[in-house]
Amino acid sequence: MPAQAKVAKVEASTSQPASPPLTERQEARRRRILHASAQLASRGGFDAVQMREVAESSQVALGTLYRYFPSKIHLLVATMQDQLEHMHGTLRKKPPQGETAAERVAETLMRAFRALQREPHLADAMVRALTFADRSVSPEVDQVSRQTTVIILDAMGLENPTPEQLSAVRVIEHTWHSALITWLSGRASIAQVKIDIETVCRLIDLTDPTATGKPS
Amino acid sequence: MPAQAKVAKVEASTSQPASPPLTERQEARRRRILHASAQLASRGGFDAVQMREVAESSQVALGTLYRYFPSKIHLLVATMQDQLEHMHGTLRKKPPQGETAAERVAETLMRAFRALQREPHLADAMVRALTFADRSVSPEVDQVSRQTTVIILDAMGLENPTPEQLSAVRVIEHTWHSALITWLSGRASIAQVKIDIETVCRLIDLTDPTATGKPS
DNA sequence: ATCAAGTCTGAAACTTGTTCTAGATTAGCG
DNA sequence: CGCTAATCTAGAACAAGTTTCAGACTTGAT
Repeated sequence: MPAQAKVAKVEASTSQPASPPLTERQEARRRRILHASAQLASRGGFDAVQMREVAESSQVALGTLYRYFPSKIHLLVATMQDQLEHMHGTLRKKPPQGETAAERVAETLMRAFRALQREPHLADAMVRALTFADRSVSPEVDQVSRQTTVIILDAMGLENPTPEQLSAVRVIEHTWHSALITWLSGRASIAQVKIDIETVCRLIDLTDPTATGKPS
Repeated sequence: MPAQAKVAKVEASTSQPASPPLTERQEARRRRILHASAQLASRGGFDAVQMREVAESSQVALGTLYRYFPSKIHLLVATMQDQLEHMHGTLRKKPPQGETAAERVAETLMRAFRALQREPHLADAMVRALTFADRSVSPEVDQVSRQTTVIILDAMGLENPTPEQLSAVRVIEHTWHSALITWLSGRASIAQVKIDIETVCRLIDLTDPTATGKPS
């Protein structure tokens, strides 16, 4: 186990309030916890992430784990934030090829989807936590949502989205989450998820102010 | 998860396999349970639906409760089925007024949304259960999904939807569920939910084979 | 180096979903 | 009616998330 965290100071690359700055050892603990969480999740999904096991795996007392992440849901949402950052970096490297914004967004989401397919259990744990989260986790869930929005807007290649476009993006995110859930719970095939994503992405063209009603 | 009793599954008015027919007392027990579930949920949402309390409220032993509904999630999803049937009946009575299919669907969903607003805690419990459900609840969740589809197709006034239209309907359902969640967890306003629903409903016009690209 | 405040640890306790058991009731049938 | 299998009941027991607590360890400032 690589238990080495060098950790520059500073908080995550994305804007975060960051309450009290963490010491180096604390940052290391935090990383160990997130790593253990992702690892256990990869093995057996949501249920396999047991707080006692996470604590043991990351060599931290149970109470400490709860000091860092006030609930299992918080922990998994944080794990998702972590993975999303990763993915955003990866996606940035090879921008999508599509002609239209709709195609590029669909391509990006399908790429993300394929990444999730490689670790379906991990995906299960993260997505279930995300949708199960109650108000007490709103800030964290919102952060995930913002990050997703950024990824989609990136794929669209937009600087100044109109309110209409933002609504379309929200709808795309809704579809993305919900389609993921139906796939994870075995109620929809991969092909169906693909179709749904492509379908919803058509909304983008519909709200594109530069194109004047392009018939399909 | 092991163990499955050969329990009863009831036949809702809508098509269902329905294992063994229930006796009258059993049917009554089942109703008491669902009633208690909805009542507790209305009070305090998902967390307030505690299996021991449901059992007590419905005058049934805990073991019996589990024989009827193999988990809390099953119970809440069944509660949702129940409420949905109710709502479908109500909606049928006053069909939506809109000119276009998109308008009628949006109107119908907003009407449903307002009904949920009247019992936000109940909505919370049902929707959280629905999205948290794992594979073991797939049949039941699927049933809810089918029922929702029927409601939407009803509003569209369609007999023979094309595959494209079915996909649009699925996307609308995705948006509906997910928007509901963001509202329930306080991350989106009612106004925003309305906008998102109206936005996604535009997909319907986009897939309407009888209209040839009506610009808004 | 020292002290106060804040953190971390290990362990036990508490909560609520779920399972199990032994005995009472009920339903269907001859 | 009387029997047998299925169902129901009360209650204990178990599992995993969460809380709590006393004591050991770190940290930051003096």
